[in-house]
Amino acid sequence: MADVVSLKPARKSGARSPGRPPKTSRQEIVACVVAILEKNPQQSVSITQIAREIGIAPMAIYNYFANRDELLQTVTQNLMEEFRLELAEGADWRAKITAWAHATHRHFRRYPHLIHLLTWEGHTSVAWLKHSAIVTEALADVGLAPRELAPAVLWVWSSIMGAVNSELSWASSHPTLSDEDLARMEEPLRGHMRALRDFTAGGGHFDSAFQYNLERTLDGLAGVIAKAQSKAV
Amino acid sequence: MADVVSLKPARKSGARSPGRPPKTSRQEIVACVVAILEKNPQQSVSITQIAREIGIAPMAIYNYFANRDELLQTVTQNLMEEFRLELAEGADWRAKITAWAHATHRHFRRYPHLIHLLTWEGHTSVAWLKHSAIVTEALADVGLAPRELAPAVLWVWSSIMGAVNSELSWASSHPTLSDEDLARMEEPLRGHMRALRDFTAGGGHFDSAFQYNLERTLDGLAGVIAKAQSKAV
DNA sequence: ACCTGAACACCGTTCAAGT
DNA sequence: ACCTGAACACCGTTCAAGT
Repeated sequence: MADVVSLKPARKSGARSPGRPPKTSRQEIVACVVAILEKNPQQSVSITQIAREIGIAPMAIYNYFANRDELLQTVTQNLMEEFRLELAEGADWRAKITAWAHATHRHFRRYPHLIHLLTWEGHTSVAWLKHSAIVTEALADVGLAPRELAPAVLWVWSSIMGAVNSELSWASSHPTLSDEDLARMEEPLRGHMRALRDFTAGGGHFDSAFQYNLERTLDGLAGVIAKAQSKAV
Repeated sequence: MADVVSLKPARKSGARSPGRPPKTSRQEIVACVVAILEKNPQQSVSITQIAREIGIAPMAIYNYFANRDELLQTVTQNLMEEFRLELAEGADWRAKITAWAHATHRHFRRYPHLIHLLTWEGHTSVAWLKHSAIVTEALADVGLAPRELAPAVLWVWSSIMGAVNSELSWASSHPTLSDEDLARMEEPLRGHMRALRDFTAGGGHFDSAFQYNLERTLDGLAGVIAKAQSKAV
């Protein structure tokens, strides 16, 4: 479990702890939310649910967080702290972006709810930017000028996040295309869609699809880099 | 307004309309949801809210839809019916995919909530597959074998949807990176992130970023196609 | 200093009663 | 055939009272 970030200022030392003793803490609450998210990744978390789990009144949580939004923000940051990136010394841009992509993939697979928090509830965290800065670094080092750098970085981000996103949403609602659906389609379309369905039904499909997406992303980058370097010379 | 799909079977003609006269209809309810989505795209729609708008009791809606999920499913299909794709005669694969990508972009920009419904609530509609089949068609015509076709199609979908998705989530929560956030970063990172922020703050940024993403996607496809064709010869 | 219960304004949904 | 109100089990949040 990672440390809990952005704690309330600690109690002034020397003070004689007046008043009622606490039954919980920011740490416990955040840990409880993480546990709930790991147990059922598809649902969202309610204050009531957390309180029930800890064994306190829902209102007690408001002593530690201003509201549900601040709590989720803290959880988001906390989960991002667990993001780990192993990088060999002297890795080139391909190795850096590959390592980042796989780490991202692993991380969001582990906490599917996190992409929801990041993408939909506006909690784009500074922690995420920090961990994803490796992409910027890799492309800056290889010679992309500032004006070329920004769109390239944004493209890599949206491309890899798009791959993660489509995997997760596909995984959470997979039996999407029924035989009846197929039967209602006309022929050139039906054959293609059946092939698509069979392909995605295969075991290990997600890994190979992610790998494919990553390779196309790297291909695209190689083109951009080659063009930039030939211009610079 | 598009026709409303999947209506209840019409009342048997000749029957003398016994019982209480209806105050609303599937069409009106769906139209009301669409109107609410167009007014405030970021929030989700409640049964209570719809009923208030139409001027009926919330429970009346349950005469027309089994539950909230079925209502949203119908709305999703309905919005997809409005998807329009203009395609010149004899367009090549680039033109087809470009037209599809721009139509997709336009459509989700108009109904930002739709991507949420499609991606997150598991309502991947047959209508979406039908409209997106143009990608499959374009790549099949250009000579990709079935085994190469499926991953390529999925890649194009996730790549373009990723671009749309990141635009929408960025747009809905833009002042993400404050000066204080920047101040807390260390130097190589801070410079890059400031450049990124300034880039995304520029007017017309979204359009040029989308265009950039589309071009990289086409570049990647060109590589795949060239490889497949050289293998076939 | 922290916890609690009552209260408010919301949800989706079931059921029985009305027209 | 369709609508309604009461009721249930949920939400997040404010406020005043307790320890």
